[in-house]
Amino acid sequence: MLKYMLLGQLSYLPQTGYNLKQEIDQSTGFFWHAELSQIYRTLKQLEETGLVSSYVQAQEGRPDKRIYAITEAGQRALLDWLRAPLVEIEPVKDTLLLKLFFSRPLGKEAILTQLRIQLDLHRQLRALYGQPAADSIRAVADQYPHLALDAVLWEATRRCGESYVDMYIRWLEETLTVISRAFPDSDPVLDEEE
Amino acid sequence: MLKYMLLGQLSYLPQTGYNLKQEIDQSTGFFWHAELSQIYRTLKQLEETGLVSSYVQAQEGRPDKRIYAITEAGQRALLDWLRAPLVEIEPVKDTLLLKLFFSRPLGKEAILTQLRIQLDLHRQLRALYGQPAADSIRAVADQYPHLALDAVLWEATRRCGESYVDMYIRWLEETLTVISRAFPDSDPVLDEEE
DNA sequence: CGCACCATGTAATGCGTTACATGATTTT
DNA sequence: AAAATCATGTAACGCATTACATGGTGCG
Repeated sequence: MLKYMLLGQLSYLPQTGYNLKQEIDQSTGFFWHAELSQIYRTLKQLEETGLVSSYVQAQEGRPDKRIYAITEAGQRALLDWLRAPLVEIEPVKDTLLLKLFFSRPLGKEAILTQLRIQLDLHRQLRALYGQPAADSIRAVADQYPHLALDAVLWEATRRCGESYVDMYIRWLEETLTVISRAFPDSDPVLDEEE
Repeated sequence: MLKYMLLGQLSYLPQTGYNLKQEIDQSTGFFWHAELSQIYRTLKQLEETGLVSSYVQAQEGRPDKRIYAITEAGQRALLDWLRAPLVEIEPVKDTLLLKLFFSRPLGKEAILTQLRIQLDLHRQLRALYGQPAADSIRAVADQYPHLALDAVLWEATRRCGESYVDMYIRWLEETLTVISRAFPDSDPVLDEEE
């Protein structure tokens, strides 16, 4: 998948691996992320299979950089992937839910603490998904009119991220209440050791 | 992670790998899933590290089965994991959003079709997350009163899944509208090949 | 007759993370 | 003086998927 993310980003502009990482963190990072080391490896593979090409640009006072560009084969591969519709639902993996599911032995307080930590984190995240992100999409669209339609799609994905965090925050708040009502104050099974 | 999922399930009841797969698909499958082959391998590892133990039970007219049970060391490992609070947010990976982000070259109709397919799928999924799932949690809680508190947590995770699908459906509907308004009817860049 | 279910697993491969390694420049 | 940024990568490892292999029972 990362493969197509990189092809997609390169279809806008040739870039270095380092640079792609930053792009990704700021835009598509909401729904797809990757470590630098993996990005470099994937770029290498893409080059081996002829979907991207690269050249080294010397710089002064800074390390040389290798700039990748999408090839025609790469553009075809990207389009082919885009054209094949997704006919299943992504299975989700959520560690918090996994923990919560089995957390009864922890007892009330530990569970509530865990949920409060997550509530905090999600409220912080919420800030990133909101106005600033919307503004920066708008800014790009205003500056490059030929990207206006792309921007509609970017904005749609941003709103999905925003709705997701909003939903998660509401769920956390609600669950905090439910659990503090349902659980007794004493820890039920805790501390069998030492 | 699967490791803890299995320990968690086994902390309720000793079971076979085959059986665990079914349990997982029906309960925790909403937020964590695994293939059978991986379950078998993980169980083996868990046994090698002494967190579970197993014995083979012969059956008539059916293949023998290997029943796994959690050990004391396994219970400790599970509790240790539960006790360590999650202090980060799970990064999400969503292929649909990834595709959508780069889909402008597909043109209006192909994009709308893709979204409609997903809308269908999510509406089907929605049915699973609703009443039937809630009822079956309630049924277990009623039958085994000592699991009443566990059931509160199970229900919380179920509601999260439900809210998630609801949110996704609303977002898809909204996005369908936005795109059909913003995009022109003709396909902009499509079909450069053949 | 064929398919689904029960039940177990191996092998090959792919995807992704973490840790390691390097080294100059700019900011605090 | 220390930390962050720019810039690239390798190596080891772990987690997960897919395909393959086996074989009996029960149902339509």
